[in-house]
Amino acid sequence: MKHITDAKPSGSRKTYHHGDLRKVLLDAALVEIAAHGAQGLSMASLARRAGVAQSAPYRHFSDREDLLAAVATDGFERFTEALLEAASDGDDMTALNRMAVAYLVFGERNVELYRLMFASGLVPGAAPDSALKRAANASFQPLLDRVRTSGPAASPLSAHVRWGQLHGLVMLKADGFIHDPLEALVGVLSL
Amino acid sequence: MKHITDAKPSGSRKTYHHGDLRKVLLDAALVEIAAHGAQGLSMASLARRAGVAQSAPYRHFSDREDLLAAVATDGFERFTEALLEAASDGDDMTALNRMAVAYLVFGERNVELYRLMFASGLVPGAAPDSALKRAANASFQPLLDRVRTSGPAASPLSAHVRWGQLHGLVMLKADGFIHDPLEALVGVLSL
DNA sequence: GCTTCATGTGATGACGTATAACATTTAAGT
DNA sequence: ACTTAAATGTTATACGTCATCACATGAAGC
Repeated sequence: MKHITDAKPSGSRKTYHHGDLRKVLLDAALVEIAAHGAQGLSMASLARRAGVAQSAPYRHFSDREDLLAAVATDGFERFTEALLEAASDGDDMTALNRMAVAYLVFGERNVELYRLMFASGLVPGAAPDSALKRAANASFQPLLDRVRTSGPAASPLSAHVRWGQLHGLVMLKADGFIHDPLEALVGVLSL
Repeated sequence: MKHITDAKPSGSRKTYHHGDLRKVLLDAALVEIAAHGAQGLSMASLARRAGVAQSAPYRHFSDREDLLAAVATDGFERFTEALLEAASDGDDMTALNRMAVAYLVFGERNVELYRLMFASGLVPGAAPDSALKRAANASFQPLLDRVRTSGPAASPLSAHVRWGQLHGLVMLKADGFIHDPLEALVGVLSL
């Protein structure tokens, strides 16, 4: 058994090298996560979907968690954008209310991604100076700050309580305990 | 290869039959979940811990999810008890406030179990008349009812908002986004 | 051209889920 | 009591996934 390797591109790809496998994998991961949740995502299926060998993804991500962290980081960046845009987008509501709505909408539209970001244990496990942790902090710091400076109760604790309210609604909805669209609840929020 | 089976108890057990494997498995599962979360629980490790063959647990639970559902069902029953006891346990706070505190305390003390119960997708996937679903409903119905009848805003929506607040705080704490003990936040709650 | 590095390949091992065929007790029926 | 069925163990096995290995190929710099 001479360890014969007869390497040739397994798929119908023309070039041996893929082009931009990393990006392809991340995109595929996003789709897969939206469809079946981060739990259901496997490196192997991603590789199949991209038409490469099972081991290829490990050239770009040290392990499964590393890939998920990259997806989550992207998610936090998109989330930050959505929040900041809402804050500066003037209509009749207060900036805080607009951010709250944007928060709920993002959560509702990206259920599984949101779950990965906030309820997968990825962030607390990450290194304090990792890209993930920085993106995560950048995400909710503006929200917390805005709560602190605009509310009547300016305690740092109360900011967490407001945040908890939004987070709880998104999660309850994500897990099937709330059926109504969350925007319907905005009027009842105590912000 | 004659499919010789030389069956004898693999561990140091005396009897071929185990006694009450089902209960032992559930207890072990609870410990394992508390320690490493439901994600980290494997049928195989439970079997090892109980000193039986890997396939033995499948005599008592059709699959992994079935076992987790049983654990979650137990969890909901304990949770219901805690809430109801708090509601009827008179001190100076309102019944609703006492239930809120009990809710937070249960969540804080049983982080991973709580996550399994409310954020694992087990309940929405369960059959409408399953034990799990009934236990789950029995858990939060009292809370929702109490909110509806005792608050100033009696909308059915606002009950979900209050619930969301509690749920959000427990989950944020569970996922490392809040570090303070939740009881410290009770005063700031808008119930 | 030649070397070097990044990136792709097949093979492999450790593990987990789940099922199948077989073994041993316990319980039930007569 | 004897026979048989049901419950609950056992080993063996198929398959999937994660992760790592040695090796192959192509691209980039010298």
